[in-house]
Amino acid sequence: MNKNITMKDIADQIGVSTVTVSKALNDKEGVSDELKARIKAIASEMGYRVNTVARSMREGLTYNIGVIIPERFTGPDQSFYLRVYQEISKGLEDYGYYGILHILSSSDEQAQQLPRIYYDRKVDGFILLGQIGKPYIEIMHAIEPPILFLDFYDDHSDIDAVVSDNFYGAYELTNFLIRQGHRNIAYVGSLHATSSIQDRFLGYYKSLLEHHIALRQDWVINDRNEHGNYLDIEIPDELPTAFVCNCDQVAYLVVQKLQGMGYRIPDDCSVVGFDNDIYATLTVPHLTTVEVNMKQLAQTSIQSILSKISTPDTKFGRIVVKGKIIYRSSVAKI
Amino acid sequence: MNKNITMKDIADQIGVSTVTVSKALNDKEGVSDELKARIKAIASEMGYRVNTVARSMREGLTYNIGVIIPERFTGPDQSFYLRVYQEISKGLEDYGYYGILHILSSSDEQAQQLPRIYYDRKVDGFILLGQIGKPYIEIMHAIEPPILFLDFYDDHSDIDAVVSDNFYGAYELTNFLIRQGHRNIAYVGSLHATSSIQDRFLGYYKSLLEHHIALRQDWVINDRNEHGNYLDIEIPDELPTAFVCNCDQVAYLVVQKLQGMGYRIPDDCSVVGFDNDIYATLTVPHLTTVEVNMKQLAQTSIQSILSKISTPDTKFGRIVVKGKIIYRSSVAKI
DNA sequence: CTGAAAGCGCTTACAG
DNA sequence: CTGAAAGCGCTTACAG
Repeated sequence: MNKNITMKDIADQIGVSTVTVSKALNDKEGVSDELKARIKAIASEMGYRVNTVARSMREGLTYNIGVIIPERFTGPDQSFYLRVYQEISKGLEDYGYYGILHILSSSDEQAQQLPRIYYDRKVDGFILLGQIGKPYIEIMHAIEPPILFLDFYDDHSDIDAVVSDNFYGAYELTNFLIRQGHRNIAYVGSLHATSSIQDRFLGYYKSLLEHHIALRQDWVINDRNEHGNYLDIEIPDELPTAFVCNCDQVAYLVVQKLQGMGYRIPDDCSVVGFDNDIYATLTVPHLTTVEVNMKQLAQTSIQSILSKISTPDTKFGRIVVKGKIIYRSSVAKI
Repeated sequence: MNKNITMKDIADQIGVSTVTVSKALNDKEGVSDELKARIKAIASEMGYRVNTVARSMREGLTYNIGVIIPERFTGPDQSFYLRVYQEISKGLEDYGYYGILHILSSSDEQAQQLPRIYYDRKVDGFILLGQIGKPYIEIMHAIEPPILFLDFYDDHSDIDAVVSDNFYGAYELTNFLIRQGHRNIAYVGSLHATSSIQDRFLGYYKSLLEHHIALRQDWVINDRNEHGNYLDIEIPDELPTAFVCNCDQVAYLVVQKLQGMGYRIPDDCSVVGFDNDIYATLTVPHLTTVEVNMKQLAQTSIQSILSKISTPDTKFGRIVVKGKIIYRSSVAKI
């Protein structure tokens, strides 16, 4: 079926020039409506498909966006970022763009090796999905194509970022616990691991402050080491009545741990998560959590990176996408 | 940093022609070693990056592969295909290729609407990941770029396919159950839903036949409707001693259901799954299952589609990738 | 070993 | 309203 029909073939067929065909097919001015219609009809009849490569060369744009995800966020039990990528990829199509995924291996990250899509000039811009090492940020910052951080940020550089509202999400979730009568509330998450964990912690802390509840360092519990690998979570000797976990997966682990120790959730202890991912409903009882608006995260990123491509000096700073609390049965009123 | 350095810039810098630069950078014959080294040094110094778009236009290749996944396989609790895509995408880079993901919406599938990457000539070939409707297969079959089915096949068309060894996997798993003393073994999976479910069923059936165990129709249990949506699984009145489930997620549901009815797994009833995905270890007890060799599935697909691109009439037929049984604690000896 | 010429398929700026 | 010319950056086939 229709091997390699070009504008020239259509032009020859009707006896016009390729210029006219190009104008007609792209709805540009300067072709009579009648001729335009005829060209379009013939094009479709001949099974014409644009050669976007030729267009790309002419315009100096690839119509591709590179989406970079550090390998450590793509383990068998973490599909959130892959899903975000999926949304981005789907959303980009509406703009005639495509998303090319690059999983950044830990060794490349260490060695500050830029992805092949960069050296191949395969993309017009990059979305970095997930916290990445500082040195790597620096080299990405130095390259020419525009870049955007997604789901994290770094204050020492002036790169635009799209993040979900970790701070207010955790703040409101903690407020909710307090309204349910809790005052002994722990936070689970290693504060130096990612900016998300840090911001969620600060939201939790703000809620405590507003309610004049003292922060207890022994109730701020590490969940992962500096490589991002999960630790065995240590339940404090003096049990709080509620745990604010920095993500659903960790909430799932906390619930398992507590149940293993004989506690009933939420009767003996309440647990909340963050993300509303698969772990929220795998946990029994299902978790009260914060739903990140993934579609909007994707849409906002797409619009930001595309406008940075079309208008190189565009700056957005940090764009925050709101989440919402999903109420389920992991919290008891006391 | 280095905006748009071209071969011409390098050529001008040294005072040679672009032809020589091209030959040097691509390690082609016809440049003295000395000059080649000098050109490479200058290129790297100037921060030269190839313009693959120009190369693509010249060669008529995009160096992209389209990976199409039907939307219904990408729900929040199904990440298997996304992971396969990730493997493919990673593996393609070693060949200078990239994978462009296209999620085929159910409406496009219905309307037999080909993906935009097709009309945009964005890819040199397609990998169809996951069972797709017959009419859609027909239209994909009719297009010019080579296509490959991954993880399913269709015998009425002559399209190459890479599949995991569903038949022998289920066969060996059932043999194992029988060796553990089971003779009352049910199969869970809707036989007309996908070729995988069908083949796994036939492997199970072959094992029964070999052991002279009669197939009981009431022990072949539906798990999904014709749209692929999960049904509430009906546990038969007369309980078998073991369930062979067509995938881990369904095994997880079966275990939940049985436990909800008061049965202990594996003491009262054994359950096995297939895939060794996240559900295998989320299920308590962890599932004995068949691990699909995802990396090899990806590698084989990559090699197949690339050789179909370079040698258009290459045919492979159906390539089967072996799996292996993972023994865990969901099976009891009786 | 080195380079001038042609061409991949498109689009833009300009001329008629 | 229509088209001839130029050019995007590369590579191949050919000539020297």
